[in-house]
Parts: sequence; C-alpha cells; structure tokens
Amino acid sequence: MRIGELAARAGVSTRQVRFYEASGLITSTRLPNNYRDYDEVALGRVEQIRELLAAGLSTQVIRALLPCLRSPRAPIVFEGVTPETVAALERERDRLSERIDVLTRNRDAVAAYLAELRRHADRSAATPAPARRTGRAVP
Amino acid sequence: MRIGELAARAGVSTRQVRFYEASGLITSTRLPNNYRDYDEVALGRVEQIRELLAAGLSTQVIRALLPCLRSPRAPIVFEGVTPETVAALERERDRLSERIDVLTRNRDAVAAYLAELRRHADRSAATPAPARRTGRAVP
DNA sequence: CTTGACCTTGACACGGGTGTCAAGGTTGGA
DNA sequence: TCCAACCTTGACACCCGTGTCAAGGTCAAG
Repeated sequence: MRIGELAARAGVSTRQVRFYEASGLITSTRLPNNYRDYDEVALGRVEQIRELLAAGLSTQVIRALLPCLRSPRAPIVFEGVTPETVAALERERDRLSERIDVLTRNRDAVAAYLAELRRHADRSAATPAPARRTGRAVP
Repeated sequence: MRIGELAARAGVSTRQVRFYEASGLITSTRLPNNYRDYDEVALGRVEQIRELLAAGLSTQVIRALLPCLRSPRAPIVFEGVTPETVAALERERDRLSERIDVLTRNRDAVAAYLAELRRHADRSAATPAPARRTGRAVP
C-alpha cells in the first residue's frame, strides 16, 4: 500500500510516517514511480510506534526495542546478535521497569487521593449542613 | 536555601529549577536581596519532578498531578476541589494506567526475547561444534 | 576596596516530534 | 486532454526541556 493508505489506516499523518521511516523505525520498498510501498507488517509497526511514543519513549529507544517486538510468529533472528546488543537490551528492559515503577507509584497516589476526596464527599453528604460556607449569604 | 544549594542537592541545574518554577511546579519566596529562597519541601518536589519527567510525563501533566503528590503527612486540601478537578484527575489516572500497560507489555516482550536468546545460547553451548561458522578458518 | 562566588533576568540555540507549505512528478478518470 | 488526487523532497516554524552566554546586582573574605 502507498503512504496515504498506511497513514489513514494507522490514524497518523503522512509526515509522521516519513519521519518514522527516516528514523529507521519502519522500512518501505519503492514502486516504479518512486512512491513508497508498505506491507501489512509496516501498519502494525506504526501502531506499535504510536503506542510507545505516547507512553513517553523516544524514537531512539523504540529503535533499540524493535528487534524484540517481532509481530505474530516471525522467526527470531539469532545471527547478528552481539553481546553488546544483549547488554543494551537488558539495560532498556531495566529502564522500562524503572519507568513502570515510577508511574505505578504515582498512579496509586492519584487513586488514593481521589478515594480520600470521595470519602470526604460522602461524609459531607451524610451530615447535611454542618455550617458549610458556600460563599452565598444565608438568608 | 538558595537556588544553588537546591540544585546541587537535587542533582539538577539551576536552569532546570528556574524552569520548573516558571512552569508552576515549585514555589519560592524571595530574600531581601531578591534571591529565591526554597524550603525542604521544594527539594522533595524537584526530585519527584525529575522522576516523572524521566518517566515520560510533561510538565503540564505533572502540574495536574501535584495536588495528589503531597509529601509526608500534609493535610489534604478539600477546599478548592471542583468536580472538574476530580474529573481531570480521573482522566490522568486512567492515562497513567494506559501508559503502564503499554510499557509493561513491551518490557515483557523484551524480557521474553532475551530469554529466547539465552535458551539459544545455552543450547549452542551444550552442542559443542555442530558445524559452527565462526568466520575463522578451521586449521 | 577589590575579588570571587553567588544570584538576577533575558536571550539565543539545540534536538525531538509535528504541522504546514511550496514546487514539482505521476496517474486515473471526465 | 486536462483536472484532481496522490506522491516526491525540501524547507520553515512550532513547542518542550535544556544548555549556555551576557550584563548586571549582592555579599563575604582577603
């Protein structure tokens, strides 16, 4: 498919698709007229890229992660895997875990705060009018 | 404490501290000579901000989250809490959960890939020399 | 009093991800 | 044949979080 269809199906702009390709996140072949030609795998890739960017990762990190994110049952490539690659992936995995921890702690804090607000609201509702200042003068 | 000490203790630049203050993430009073004056709470704040920025959140989102991230046993403020605030916080909580899900899925994919690589390496080690091409000629 | 370390505000620059526009090539249908 | 819709590359501009530099104020130690 050409870039327009890919972008429409993925819900992104063609600008973004070209940027992802220039960043080495996706690949295309070229039609005889020099138009980019993408396969279905590229579509899934773009959706994955969107998810990861929205989750706060940079294109550099995403590029490092791509070998792990093979689609359905694509065969794993063992050939060009150097110990450095493995070490880099382990670092990225740990950095992901760190992010997850931070976000989880803070999400829980938000949830706890909301729960506290709710308890307060319920208690206020149970005690009808304990001298509540509403900003409006009492007649 | 003044901005230099705060920055040094938090491990950030004074530029960053000023930016966080200009973004409404921290507050300071002013000394008679117009120098900024920070308390210990600000230090904890800056550390929290660093965590959240490193986790991929924007200063806007962090600002929305700040009311929930009260330090030790600070009393909860119920006063200026409008239903809109609550709704916004619930949205942010859900967005955090989404991020956490995405990152967790992908971290697990990386971990699975690494495990696969390890299994492959172990198997290769167990079978000493099954016509391995090492790039070097066999004497 | 002078020096040096610290502070102030203001500005310019950069990289990352994106929007938008220009100037031109290709193609299918009226 | 010509138009409209699609594609190409290239550029300029934006926002965000930082770095860096300039020009100047404050203060303590020598």
